[in-house]
Amino acid sequence: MPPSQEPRGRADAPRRRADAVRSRAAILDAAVRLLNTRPEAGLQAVAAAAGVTRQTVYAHFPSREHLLTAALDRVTEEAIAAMDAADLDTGPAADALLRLLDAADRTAGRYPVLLQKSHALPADPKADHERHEPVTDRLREVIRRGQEAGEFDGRLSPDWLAVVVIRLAHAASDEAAAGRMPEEEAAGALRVSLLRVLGADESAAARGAGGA
Amino acid sequence: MPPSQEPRGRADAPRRRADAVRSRAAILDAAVRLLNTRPEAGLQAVAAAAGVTRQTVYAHFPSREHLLTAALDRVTEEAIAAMDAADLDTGPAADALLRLLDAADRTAGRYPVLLQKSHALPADPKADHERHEPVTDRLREVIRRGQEAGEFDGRLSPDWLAVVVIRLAHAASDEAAAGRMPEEEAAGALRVSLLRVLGADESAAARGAGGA
DNA sequence: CGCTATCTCTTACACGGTGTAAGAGTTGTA
DNA sequence: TACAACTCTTACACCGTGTAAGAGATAGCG
Repeated sequence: MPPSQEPRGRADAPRRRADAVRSRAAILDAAVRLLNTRPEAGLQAVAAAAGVTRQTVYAHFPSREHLLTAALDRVTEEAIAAMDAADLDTGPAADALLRLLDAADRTAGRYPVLLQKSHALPADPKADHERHEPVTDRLREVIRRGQEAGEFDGRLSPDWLAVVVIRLAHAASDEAAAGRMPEEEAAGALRVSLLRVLGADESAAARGAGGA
Repeated sequence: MPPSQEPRGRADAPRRRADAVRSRAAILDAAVRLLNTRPEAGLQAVAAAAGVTRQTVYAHFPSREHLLTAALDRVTEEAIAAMDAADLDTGPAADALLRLLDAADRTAGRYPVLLQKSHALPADPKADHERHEPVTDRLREVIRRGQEAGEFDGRLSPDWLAVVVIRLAHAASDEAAAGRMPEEEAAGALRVSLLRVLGADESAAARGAGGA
C-alpha cells in the first residue's frame, strides 16, 4: 500500500517537509491503535502515544473529529485493498461474494472497537456513507454480475441487496462476537440467509460450505 | 400506560414525595424531547427544558449515562406497548410480523435521532441488548409460530431470524430516511426480502401489499 | 394547622477535554 | 549557511461533568 499522499500534484502546495509527514503518519497510526482499544481517549493520550505534543496534533488536524475521520479513512483504504486482492470478477458470483465478505471481515476484525464507534459518533451520516461507497460499489458489482448470469434473482435492486448483505454480515459478526451464537453457526446462518435473500438456489450453499 | 413505579412494593422505601415524581418525570420527558433533536445537549440544557436546576437532575440520576438509559427505557416501554396493541397471535404469522414491524416503526419513528445514537453511545452493548429483549421476544414468538405452522421454513433458528428481521427493518428505514430509496420502494423491498429469508412462499407477499 | 422530612435551589469548587494563541527552539532543505 | 517549516513550551478561555454544603420551599403527616 503506497502512502499515496506526499507528492500532491498541487503546484500551489508549499512543499511539505519530511518530518511533517512522519509526524502526521505517527499521529494517525497512534490514533488508530489507541482509539481502537479506548475510543474515549483524549487527544492528549493520542499525542503521547505518537511521541508528540498535543499542539502538534492540532497542527495537523484542526479538530478531534477531523482526526477521527482521517483514521477511519485509513482503515477503509486497508479494507478496500484487501477486497481488491480477492479477484471478484472470477468464478461464480456467490463465491466471489463470500470471498468479498471474508476479506472485509478480516480487515474490519482488526479494528473492532474503532469500527463499532465509527458509524455512531460521526455526527453526520453522509460522510460515513460516502466513506463506504467504494465498498458497496464492489459489492453491488458482484451482485449485478450474479443477477445477469441468472445466478441470483433479479427482482430486487443491487443497491438494496448490497445494503442487505452488509447488514446481515454485521449481524452475524455481532452475534458471534457477543457470544450469542458460535462462530461457525453464525457463518452458516449468514450464508444461508444471504443466498435466500439473493434468490440463489441452495445448491450454491453446499459448494461454499468448505470455508470457515 | 400506567406509570408503574410509584408504589414499589419495597417496604424499606421511605416513600417518595409527589413533587419528586413530578420532577423526575419532567426531567425524563425533557431528556427524551431534547436529546432527540440535539443528542449532544448538556445536562444544563436538559434541566432548563424540564424547568429544573442541573443539581436536581443529579438528585434523580447519578450521571448522564444513567439519565440516557432511563430515557431509552421510557421509549422502549412505549414501543412495547404499541406492539402489544397489535395482537400478534392472530392470523397468518407473516401478517402478524408486518403488523409488529409497523407498530415498532411507528413508535421508533417518533424518536429518530435518539434511537440513532442509542445503540452507539451506551458504552456497553450488553445493556442495550437486554433493553431490546422484550422486543425480540415477541418477534421470536411470531417467527416460531410461523415455522410451526409450516408458513416459514424451519431450518434457521428463530433467534437468528429475529435478529435478521430487525436489521433489515432498520436498513430499509435508514435507506428511506437518507433519501436513497423512496419510502414505498423501501417498504416493498423489505417485505420481499423478509419473506425470502424466512423461507415463506411469495404468495404471502401479494396479500400484504395493501399496507403502506 | 403546624411540624418535619423531603425536595429543590443557590452557590461554589475540582477536574478533564477541547480549541486558540504566541514565542522560542529545532530541524529539514535549498 | 540561512531560511522556511516544523515542533515544543507555556498559557489561557470555555464548556461539560460530577461533588459538596447550606439555605429555602413544599408536601404530607399527625
